[in-house]
Formats: sequence, C-alpha cells, structure tokens
Amino acid sequence: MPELPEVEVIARGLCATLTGRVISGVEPVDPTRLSEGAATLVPKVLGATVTGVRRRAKVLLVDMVGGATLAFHLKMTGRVVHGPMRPVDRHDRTRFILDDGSLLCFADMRRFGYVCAFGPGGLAGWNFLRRVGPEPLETDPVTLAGRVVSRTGRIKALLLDQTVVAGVGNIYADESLFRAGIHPRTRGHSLGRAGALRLFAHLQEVLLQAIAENGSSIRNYVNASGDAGAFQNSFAVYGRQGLPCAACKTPLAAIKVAGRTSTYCPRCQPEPRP
DNA sequence: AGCGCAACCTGGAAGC
DNA sequence: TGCTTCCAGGTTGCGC
Repeated sequence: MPELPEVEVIARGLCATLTGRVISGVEPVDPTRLSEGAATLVPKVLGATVTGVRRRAKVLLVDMVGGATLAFHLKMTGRVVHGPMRPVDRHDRTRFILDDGSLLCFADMRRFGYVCAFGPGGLAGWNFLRRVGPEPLETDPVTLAGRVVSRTGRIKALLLDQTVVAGVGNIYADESLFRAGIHPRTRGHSLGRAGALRLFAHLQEVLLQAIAENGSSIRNYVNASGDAGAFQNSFAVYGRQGLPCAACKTPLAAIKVAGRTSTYCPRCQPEPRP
C-alpha cells in the first residue's frame, strides 16, 4: 500500500527515466479506472512531452509541456512501472507507450486506484488536491503540531486524515506514534505542544528513513523499476501484533482506531487518561 | 466536529 | 479437498 515514501520513491525513479519522453500511445485496458472517458482523457496527453514527475500527498503527478498533467492515485495495490514493452498482463489498467518504444504501465490488482488527466492549469481545480493538508516533510513541525493540538479527535484518526497532514497512511502513523511514545487513542488536544512536536519530528524522521530505504514492500509494492523496498524490515510495530516490543519486550497489542488496525506497545505507549 | 460503518475491490490466509 | 469467512486499507459518503 503505497503511502508518501513509496510514492516519493516511484516519482524520483520515473522522473529520471521519463523526463523528455513523448507519450505516443495510450491503451485504456480497463476504462473503469479512468476518471473520465478515454475519448476526452487521451487527447489531453497524447503527443505530449514529459517535463518531470513529482508527488503530492499520495498522488503521483506526471507534468507535461504546455501544463497538462497526468495523475495516478495508487490506493491500495496500484503500481506504476516503466520498462520495456510487454504483452498486457492480467492487472494492467492503463498503458502508455512512449516514443522510445518503452511502456509506462499502471497496474492495480484491486482496482481501487485511478488515472486522471488535466489540461493546462486544470490540476489546480482538482478538489481532491485542493483539500489536502500540508506536506509533512516540507512543513515546520511547529505548524504541523498546531493542526492537531486544538482537535478533540483521536491522534491516529487525525494522522490518517489527509486534510490534516498529507501522505500518511496506517504504516507510518503507527510507526511514528510508537517512536513518539503516544497511544493511538490519545486525543489531539491532550497531546500538548511538546507531545505533538515530538510526534511530528518522529514522523519526519520515519518518512525520511523509509524513503532512504526505498519504501516498504508489503503485499505488492514495487518502485518505478519494479524493485522492492526494504523499510518493511525496519517496522517496529506495524504488522507485529503479539511480537515483543523492541524497546521493552512487552508483547505488542492491536486495537481498532478510526476503523483501522493500530498496533502499539501497551507499555511504551500508555493508555491516555480518560 | 467526531465517530462508526458500508461501499468499492481482489486475493491470500485461516477456519471448518 | 473444497467451501466459507475474514482481513488488508485509501477514500468517499451517509447517518447519528
């Protein structure tokens, strides 16, 4: 499940190999994964030259000469891989043929993800991106802390809320809460300035470490070249229910918060006072 | 505002 | 072996 670090790694990889390439063909293998009909989407990108690839929140953005942009939301199982031309695979959803004969393929087993295209300037009007909160790696922890200390909701829910802070999913929410010693059910306003600052400092640290390790490969994440990441080997809590805490050996516990499984250490992350 | 829950999907794992 | 059920989770939308 690509979160911020995984999408960032994909974007950096694609930026290196895709910049300067021209989109010379589009194969809408599964048109239901397009945000609009192929008849209107394809003309926005066909013949366009790629100027760069970047990430905003968990969305992958391919910019083109003239200001058009191709956007991919990978959701749970989506992947975008650039490589040699090959036959259509079972999970291929949209395929882009480039001027050097290579293939940019959006594949997604579970069909949650989607592709959209925006004409010049159109990206700014995309409601999804307009509502997304600040980038955690490009924002001062003081500013980020200010966005949760006045809220009454559970901190785990706030971290997952893309309008509060962009790009955080279940893995990095759990990992940063563990590092900060904060229970996932703690309310935003009871974190205190110091607690919130500590949390976002740890969030930045864990995101940077995950990017440096090429992201986390669980289920089927791969980067733009099809390679797995390594950060899953560094998980302290995610997916480790029942295993001993690395810090204190207490068995890690799992509870539901905001409808998601939250794994934490009952001793290092004590229950908030009600 | 916050929270719970269903829906969207598929495949792997666990239970019977 | 073969069936059913559960679970994974990003996002939206609905109701309380």
